[in-house]
Amino acid sequence: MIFVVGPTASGKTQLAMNLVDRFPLEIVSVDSALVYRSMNIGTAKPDVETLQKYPHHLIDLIDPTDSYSAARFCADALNAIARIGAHGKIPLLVGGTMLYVKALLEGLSDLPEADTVVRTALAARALQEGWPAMHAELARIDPATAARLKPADAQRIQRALEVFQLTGTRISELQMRHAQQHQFRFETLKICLTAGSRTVLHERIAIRFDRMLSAGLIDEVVSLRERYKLTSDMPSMRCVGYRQAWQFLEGEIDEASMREKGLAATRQLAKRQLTWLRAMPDVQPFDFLQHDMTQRVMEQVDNFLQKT
RNA sequence: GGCCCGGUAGCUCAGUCGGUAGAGCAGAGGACUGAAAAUCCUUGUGUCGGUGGUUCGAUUCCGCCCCGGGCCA
Repeated sequence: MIFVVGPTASGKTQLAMNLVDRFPLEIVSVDSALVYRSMNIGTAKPDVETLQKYPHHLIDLIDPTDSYSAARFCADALNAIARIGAHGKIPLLVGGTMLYVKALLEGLSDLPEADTVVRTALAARALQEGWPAMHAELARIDPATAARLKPADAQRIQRALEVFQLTGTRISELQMRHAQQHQFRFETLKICLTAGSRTVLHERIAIRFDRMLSAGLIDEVVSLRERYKLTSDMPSMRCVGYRQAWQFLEGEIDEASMREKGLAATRQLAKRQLTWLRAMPDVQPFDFLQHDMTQRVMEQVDNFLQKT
């Protein structure tokens, strides 16, 4: 199995299509935003014709009112991998959601899935008492987890309390139990597209974002709001670009500020992705600026396929 | 040409009744287990436009000059 990872706007999709042209591969998307139906422009989803020619697994899985998760991704991805293998092809996992890559490679602990009722109750209490108070409560239940979380890290404090309520066991204990159990049994080649210079990547991000705006990102959000019962705190509407378009439509920011904030958010995203990539073991880095990059990747892939 | 208002961090601007300065945004570094395009943490020395004067001391007051904007000729 082959991975193509890299920050946003590094050209992963293009490279993946080049590889599919030449090798018996099938694409599996590793992207937390492409799973949403009807969110096409802001997620830089390939168009219909492209998807017909280069079928992608794990795209358009849920409505923007729903939420996905790393665990669901693992299950879906393993499923897709099995199906691809069944008809004699090799999976090509392409994307920038590094938590999903990590979860697939290293596995997740055996934790309960998100529970809306529990989460709503915890959020309501937090609104009253504040997250530092919730953090203090976590410190009484699970000192180890509380120690590694900041009192303002709402999302993680909520999750830790949720897991304890659902199972009666500390999340730190559950995580420890299953830490070493997972073993990913596939031979993998990990190709990482990197930007030699951050400035160049930032320029590409700006070009791509402006292209999204002129392609009608705002209109897309308008029609999403008409078609679905969306709120600004849903994961889909917190996606880069969609969040800023939402704020613009609410009149909270003007058009110039929307562009600026959208660009900044995309750059921050790329930066976080690069942090993950630096920490990932056994990756083959390729600078997307090098002219013979595609050729060199092809050689690597060819080599890898010969061996396995 | 005359008058007025500006020139302070990459950007937008505070501020110093004279003791060499700080916010927001941007940028950088980091954490990360069912929301991850999420959530959170850390990080601000810059000829305070230039130059002369007053002063123990000027980014701050005064003169002149440069640059931008406006009004009047």
